[in-house]
Amino acid sequence: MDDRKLEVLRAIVEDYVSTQEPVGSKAVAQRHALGVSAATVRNDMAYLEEAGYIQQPHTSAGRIPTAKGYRLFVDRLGKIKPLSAAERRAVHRFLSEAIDLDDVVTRTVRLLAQLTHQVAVVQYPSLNRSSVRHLELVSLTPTRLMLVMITDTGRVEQRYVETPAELTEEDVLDLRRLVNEQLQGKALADAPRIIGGLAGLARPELRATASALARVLLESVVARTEERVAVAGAANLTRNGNFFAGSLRPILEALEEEVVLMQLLGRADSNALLTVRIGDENEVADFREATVVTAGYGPGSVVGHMGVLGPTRMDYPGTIAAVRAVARYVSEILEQNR
Amino acid sequence: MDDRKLEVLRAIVEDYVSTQEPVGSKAVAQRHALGVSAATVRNDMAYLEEAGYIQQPHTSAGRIPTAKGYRLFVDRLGKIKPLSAAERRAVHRFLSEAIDLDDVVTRTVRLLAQLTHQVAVVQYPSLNRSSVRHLELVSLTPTRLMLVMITDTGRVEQRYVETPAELTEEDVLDLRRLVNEQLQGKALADAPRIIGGLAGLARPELRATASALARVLLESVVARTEERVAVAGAANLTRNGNFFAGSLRPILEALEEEVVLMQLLGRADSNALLTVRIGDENEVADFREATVVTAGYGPGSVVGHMGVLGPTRMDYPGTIAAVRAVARYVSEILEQNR
DNA sequence: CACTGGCACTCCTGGACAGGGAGTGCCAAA
DNA sequence: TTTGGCACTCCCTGTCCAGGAGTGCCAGTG
Repeated sequence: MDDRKLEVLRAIVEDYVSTQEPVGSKAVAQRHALGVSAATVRNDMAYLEEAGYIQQPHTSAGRIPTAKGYRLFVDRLGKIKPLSAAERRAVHRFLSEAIDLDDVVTRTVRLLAQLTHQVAVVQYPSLNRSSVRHLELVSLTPTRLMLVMITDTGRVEQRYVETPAELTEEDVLDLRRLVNEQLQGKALADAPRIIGGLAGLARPELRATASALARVLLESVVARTEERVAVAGAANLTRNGNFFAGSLRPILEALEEEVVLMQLLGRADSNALLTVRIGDENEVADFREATVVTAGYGPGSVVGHMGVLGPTRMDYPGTIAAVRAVARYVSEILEQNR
Repeated sequence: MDDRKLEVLRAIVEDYVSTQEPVGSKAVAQRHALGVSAATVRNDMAYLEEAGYIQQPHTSAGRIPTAKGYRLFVDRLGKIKPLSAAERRAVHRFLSEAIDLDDVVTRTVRLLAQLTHQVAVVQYPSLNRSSVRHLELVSLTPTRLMLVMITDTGRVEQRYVETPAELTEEDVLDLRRLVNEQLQGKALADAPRIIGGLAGLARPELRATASALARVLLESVVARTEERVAVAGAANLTRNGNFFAGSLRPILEALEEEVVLMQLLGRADSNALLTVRIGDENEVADFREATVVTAGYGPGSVVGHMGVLGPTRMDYPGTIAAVRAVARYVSEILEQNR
C-alpha cells in the first residue's frame, strides 16, 4: 500500500475523531498538506474502502474508519503523544496524596476518567499474586469472630466466622498465633495447601473452630476469584452525543457487573504492557462498538489491570499515553510500599 | 377541597405514573369508577390546575401532576403497598448471605435498585455513631505502619502511618496494647479527647511515634466527615425514556460525587423514619426534577441512610414500601452482629 | 345548583414533499 | 498518474396538511 494512502487514512481517522463527522475528499485534500487534489484523494479513498479500512455510512457521504482502519492506525500510524508536563505533575500530586490502598485505586480511576474523558476501570490488586502480611482475629460475640487479612499490597479482607463452640480470649489468641505462624509471608497462591493442614495443628479442643476458620480462609482466598473493580466517569458516556448506537442502557448495566468488567480488563494471562481492543476484538458483546485500552500494573510483577472504555472513535494517541503513564506511576507507588 | 377532586388527582397521578403520558378527562372518567361524566372531571381538573396540583404541558393536552400534586398524593392519598411475600423472602435470603459489612452494603444497594427499578444509594454505617472494637498495627517497613481500625458495626478502616523512628517488633506490640487499652469499646464521638492524651502515656522513646499515630487516628475519626456511599442501578436512569428533561450528563456526574450523594441522603439530623423529597424540595440543584426517598437504618439508633432516586413520576407506594422494608431488614442484620 | 352533552377551538404529531448541499464516481484531458 | 469537470445520489431541513386528542365554555336538565 502506498505511503500516501496511509496518510489519507491517518487524515480520515484524525479528522473523524475530532469532528465526529464523516470526512470527505475535499476536507482531506485541504486540511492536510498532501500536495494532491481532492480527486486524487477520492481515488485513494476508493482503494481504502475496497480494502476495508474505511466505509461510507451511505452513498454520497464522507468516509469513516472501520475497526480495521483504526487497528492499522494504532499499529502503524499513531505516534503516542506523551502527557504534558502539567498533566504529569497533576498525576503525581494527585496520586501521592492517597492515604491507603483503597484510596490509591479510587484516585487512579478518577484520574484516568478525567484525563481521557472516558469511562475508567481499575481492578483492585489481585489477591492471588500477593502474599499474607498479617491475619487478625477479633471476637465479636462468643461464637462469632471477625477475620481480617492484610496482604503485602496493603489490601485488607474481612470475613465473619461462626465458631462451633464458645471461645475464650485465650483460645482466640492461640488461633491467631497459629494462623499467623503458618501463613505469614506466604504467597496466596500457596495458601490453600497450608490452610488444608491448619486444623490438624490446633489443640484438640480447637480443632472444630480451626477448621471453620480454614474454610472461611479458603473461601476468601481461593474461591475469591471474583475480584473487585472500581469504575468512574460513566458520565463521559454521554459525551460526543451518546456514542453508542443504541441506548446507554446495556452499557450502564454492564458497568455494574463485576464479572463483565473483569472480562473487559482481560484475562490474567495478558501480561502485555498495553493492550488495545477495538470493536469486534472485544469479547464482551455489549462492547462491540467500543474500544478498550488496558494496561497491567504492579510492583515488579502485574497484580492488576486498569483501563478505559470509549468509542472506537477515540483519541488513540492521547488515551494510550494516559493509560500507560498512570499505570506506570501507580506501579511505582506500590513499589514504594513493598 | 372536594373528596371527588382528590380522587381525580389520585387517578391522574396513578395513570400518569403508569402510562407516562398526560391524562385527559375522558380517560379518568372511564378507567376510574367515579360515577361522573368526563365533563365533570374537566371542571374538577380546571380547579386542580388553578390550585397548582396539576398542569398542562400545552393547551389541548392532558394533565400531569406538579410537584405539589405529588406531595399531596404522598401525604394523603398514597396507601403504602407492602411487598409481596415472594419479594420479602427474596430480600431476606439475599441479604442474609452477606459475608461482611461491605457485602451487606453492596447487596443492599443492588437490592434496592432492583426492587424499585431506580438508582439506589446506600451510605456505609457512619463512623461517628459507632464505637471502637479493635485496633491493629502491622509494620510494613521499619518506618511504616499500617493501622487497621475495626468498629462494632463491622466496618474496617485502614491507614498508612509513617513513623519518625524505626520500630522494633516489641515497640509495635507496645503501641498496639496502648491504643487498644485506651480506645477499645469507646464511642468514636468520644475518641478525639482520648486520642489527645495518647502520646503522653507512651514510653518516652515512643512518644514521637505515638503522636504520629494519634494524628492519623484523628484524621480517620474526626476529619473523616467524608463518608462512603455505594451506588447501583444507574442503568435505570435510561428507563422510561430518559426521564430527566436534559441529558443524563449532570445526573451521572452527580452520582459520582460523594459529597452530593451525602447531601442527597439528607443531613444526619433527619432522624425521621422515612423521607420523601419531591422535585424542588431537593437541595441539590441537579435533582430538582427528581424524587428522593430515603430512610435511616441502624441497630437501635440510626448509623446511616439509604435511599433511591427516581423521576418525580414514580410509583410512590411501591418505592416507599421497598425502601422501608429494606432499611428495616438491614437494621435487623446489624442488630444481630452487635 | 351540580352535572351533563355538545361543539368549536387549539395544538401536537406524523407523513409527504421539495429544495439545497455535500460528496461521490467516472471520464476525458494533461 | 493526476486533475478538473460533471452528473448523480442521498441526506437533511423546513413546510405544509390532515388527523386526533383534549380542552373550555355554554346551554339544558334533574
